[in-house]
Amino acid sequence: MAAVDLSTHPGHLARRLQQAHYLLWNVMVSEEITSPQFAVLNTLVAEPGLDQRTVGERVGLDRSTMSEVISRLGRRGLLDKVRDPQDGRRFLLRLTEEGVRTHRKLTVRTARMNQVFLAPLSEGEQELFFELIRRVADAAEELRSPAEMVRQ
Amino acid sequence: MAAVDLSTHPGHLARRLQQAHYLLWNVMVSEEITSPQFAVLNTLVAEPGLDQRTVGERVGLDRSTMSEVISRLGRRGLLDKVRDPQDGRRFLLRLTEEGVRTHRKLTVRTARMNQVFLAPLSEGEQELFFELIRRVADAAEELRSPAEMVRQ
DNA sequence: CCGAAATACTCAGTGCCCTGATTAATTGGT
DNA sequence: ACCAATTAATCAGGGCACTGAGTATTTCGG
Repeated sequence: MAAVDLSTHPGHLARRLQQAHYLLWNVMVSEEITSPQFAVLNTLVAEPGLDQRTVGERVGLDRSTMSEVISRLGRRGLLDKVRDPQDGRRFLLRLTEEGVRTHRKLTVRTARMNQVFLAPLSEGEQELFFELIRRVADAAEELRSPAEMVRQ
Repeated sequence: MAAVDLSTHPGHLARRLQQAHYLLWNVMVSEEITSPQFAVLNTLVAEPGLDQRTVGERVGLDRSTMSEVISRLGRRGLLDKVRDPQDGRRFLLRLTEEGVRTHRKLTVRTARMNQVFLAPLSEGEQELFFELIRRVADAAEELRSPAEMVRQ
């Protein structure tokens, strides 16, 4: 008695959604490159030479996880990591040709996968789906970093 | 060039949503008990004496993860694990008094947390949020276990 | 100019999550 | 009554995610 209905718990739903996505990704996109790894490649295609911290900020990976992900992508020859001559604390990241090729190949497959994944929703519902999740996630991230008040 | 917009990728959104949830959970609910652990406790409050595999099915945890989660909850004295006298392969799970108390305490806090988490959405939008995620996740799980045809 | 504070990254430790292999117990066909 | 297939759980191994501590480098106040 007194058990709750988990299907109205956003955390539980988020976890199930991610699991479902993980499985489909493995089947339809890649068993080598994971979705977070793809996010990193994608960021570096748009902005080559970014440092590790900034990439992590863009894709939503913390410093530690970023460090691991980068080292895996580097080991596979998909990106190069060079110490910033301007600031010796930073490492600058840049995709290799192989990295760019891999990104291109996966872009096509992820598009196909997203279609299958979202097929149960109409187009209008898909827009809504994105918007609602984005609003909840953004607001929660806001709670975390208390506004970072504009100085001045 | 040719980079895609991750904010229309459901996998990326799902990951961000879960991360946001994880952080808020730690602040507002518990640093000891995680959300998947709570899901297990919740299932066993409703159905004491369930075996490990079935609990995993109910909450969406695979056999391996289940094994780990159960061992952690057992170590903390929140549940007991007894070999099924009817079928020696199974372990039957049952909350201890401490486990029931913990579940009760967390139920209150998760309710509060869910309110804060979902605050950016109106009530109608919250319903929609649940429904859309549920439909996508259910459909993807369907893809995985090909229908398990009713054996007539 | 020098030492304290801030910043970028790494490492150790914990937990979730999956697959494939292994072990123990049960079931089912002959 | 037996042996093969199935089933429940564990283990090994890889990856994501967080915190707190440690290292190296830069910045900034006096």
